[in-house]
Amino acid sequence: MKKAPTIRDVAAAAGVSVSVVSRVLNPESGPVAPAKREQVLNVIRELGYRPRAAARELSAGHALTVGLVVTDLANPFFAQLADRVVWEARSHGVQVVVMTTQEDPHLEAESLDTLLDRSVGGVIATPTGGNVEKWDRLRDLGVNVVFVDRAIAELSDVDVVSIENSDSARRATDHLIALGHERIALITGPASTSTGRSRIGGYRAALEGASISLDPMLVRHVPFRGDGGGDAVGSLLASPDAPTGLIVANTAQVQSSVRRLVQMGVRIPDDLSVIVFDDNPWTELTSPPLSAIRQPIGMLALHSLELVLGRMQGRLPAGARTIEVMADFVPRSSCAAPARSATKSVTR
Amino acid sequence: MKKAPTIRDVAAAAGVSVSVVSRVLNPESGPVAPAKREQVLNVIRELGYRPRAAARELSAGHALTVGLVVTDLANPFFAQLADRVVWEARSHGVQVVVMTTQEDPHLEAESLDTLLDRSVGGVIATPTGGNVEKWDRLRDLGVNVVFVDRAIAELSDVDVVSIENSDSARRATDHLIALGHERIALITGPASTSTGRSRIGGYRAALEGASISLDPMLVRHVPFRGDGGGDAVGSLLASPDAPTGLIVANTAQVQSSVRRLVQMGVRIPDDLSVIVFDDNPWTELTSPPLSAIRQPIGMLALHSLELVLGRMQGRLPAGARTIEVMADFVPRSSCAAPARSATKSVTR
DNA sequence: TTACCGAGTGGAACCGGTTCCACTTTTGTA
DNA sequence: TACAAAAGTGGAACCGGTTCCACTCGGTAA
Repeated sequence: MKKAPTIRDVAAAAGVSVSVVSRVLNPESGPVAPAKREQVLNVIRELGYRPRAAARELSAGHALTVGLVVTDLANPFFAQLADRVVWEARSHGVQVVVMTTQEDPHLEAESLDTLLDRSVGGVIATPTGGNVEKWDRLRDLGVNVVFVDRAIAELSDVDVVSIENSDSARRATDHLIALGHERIALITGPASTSTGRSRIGGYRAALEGASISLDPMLVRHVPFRGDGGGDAVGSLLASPDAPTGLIVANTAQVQSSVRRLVQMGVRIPDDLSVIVFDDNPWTELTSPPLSAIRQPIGMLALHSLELVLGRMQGRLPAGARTIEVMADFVPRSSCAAPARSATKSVTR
Repeated sequence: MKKAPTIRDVAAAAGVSVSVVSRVLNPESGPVAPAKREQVLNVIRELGYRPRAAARELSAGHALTVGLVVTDLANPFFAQLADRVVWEARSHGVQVVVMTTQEDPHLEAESLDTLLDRSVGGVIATPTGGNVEKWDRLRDLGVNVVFVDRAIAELSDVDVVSIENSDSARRATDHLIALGHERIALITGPASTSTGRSRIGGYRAALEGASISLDPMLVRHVPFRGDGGGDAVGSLLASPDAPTGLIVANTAQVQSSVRRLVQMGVRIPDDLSVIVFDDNPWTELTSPPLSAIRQPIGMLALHSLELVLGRMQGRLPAGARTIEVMADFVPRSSCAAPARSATKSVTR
């Protein structure tokens, strides 16, 4: 086990000073005679020299690294987001340190501390909603923060990248209304989250547009973790006045909800029309394939990274930026006109 | 934007030297009088001091970081692996830098260089199969390498963690044989990969055990990337002598293969019994639910990290270790006895 | 009483880069 | 030809930790 060459090794071998080598490495930092540059580059090649990141970071005060803080990578949405962020970051020569929170503010706080230790230049995060002061402190110490997917109301001066939540929920709801549904259930995230609020807003707007009154019983706020989606499905369908349409707008709960529907033997779309938020590879492999709101994950990743890197390089004007990208509605065969059920006729 | 306190700030505030503060931070490195220790700890708390990782790394020569190099995070297998590795690493105070290769040796080489720059203490990787010299160089520079899921034949002295590939394939094949299948197709990875070879070995062993001769036309080696799985399915079923059973043992190609089956309207298990490698959350949501070999991803992650950290801390004896964990076979309703088809009767 | 040992402490070098600054050599222009 | 400006170079400080070493104390054994 030998040890890697350092800048001084290169300087010695090339017969120049370390300053010259450093300038060859960072061309903007000063002039180097073409001949010497060539000479140094040759030695670098021969020795297989590569600058140590730690040394550079120590000197620069911050690292060419961004932290990615998400709930967990088992959720395909975050997995794909991470995939794109990592991929996109690479092309900018930036590394990504991934941390997961499991939606637990304490774990989130720990993650932020760790990222701070690492002097990351920026953080892309799906915040749990807590740790307001911690986020502030982070920003105060010069770490550029971008929230993706969700926002925090108390932190209005943070960049945010998300889909048009309200609009997406509205389109999904409209689709079911157009098919003739009037009792449309919504499973969404906690009301404390921005996505939960926005999506319910779009749902409400669609109902109002069709003069359908909103039945609070049909709206379920379900935490991101756990099996709340399945339970909500169970309780919604157990009602004597069960819905004929269902929108699962809590990405993390789609699996749990669909699993319960399958277990209960619910016939889709005969018994229930279903639309889920977030189009996964498997949503079209279920039977029937599920109609879905497809989040343009690549776009979310791209914009988030663009923002973080832009801030890190100081080439963005001050002031928080909010980017909302359009999500596609992908109609599949899980939606149909409601059956004229016994329940339905009772209400007539 | 203020700047974070340094060890000298702490020393000054506590009225001691930096050496003392450092010894408080790293208790094993020397004695500190209890009174002063308390005093220093108080100041640390007050100032919110946290040691900069870069400085520590520079001095130590290596980082408390491991690299995780996988194909991509869009594949649920790797996503879950990453999830567990990140989670497990956190509890050891280790950060994970994730890099993806897209199965491209060039990208892999780039990733390894980058990880080298970062002075990572270890790397957990699913190697593409190339870059043999590069892996050697990495190890030569003191980076601890553990291969997960796959091995590289030329690098026999590297730790490897995987499932019992041969045994798993054998059990899947046995299951179909027991149901009465004789024409069993196998879609697996390239023959150049260890998983491809081992799994075909198990398949062959099962057939031999049942005195069924192996028809080379039924074995398809498909690259990890692209839509080869779907194409293989198409060509297998187009044959006049089509199989009645199918094992998709190339994790990356399961989605593509299943999608094609659905598109072709193949009735499972009536027309074809199917077993897939790798149990995803969605394999039981398709209809019918798919029988699967369930890789104990948590175990893979745990052992990989255990090995890497063990090596980093020098508490493991020399000599490469190979850990093979048992995979579960999860029978679901995608397998049944073969129908007595026209094709079948011809062969009798 | 002296010599010795270990605990406790601070100074300073070091890790490997970057950058400022002083200095020498060109080059361009009057 | 003279002289200022620009190009090119190397020395040394610095980033923020760790660690080696010399040194000062007590306490204990000879």
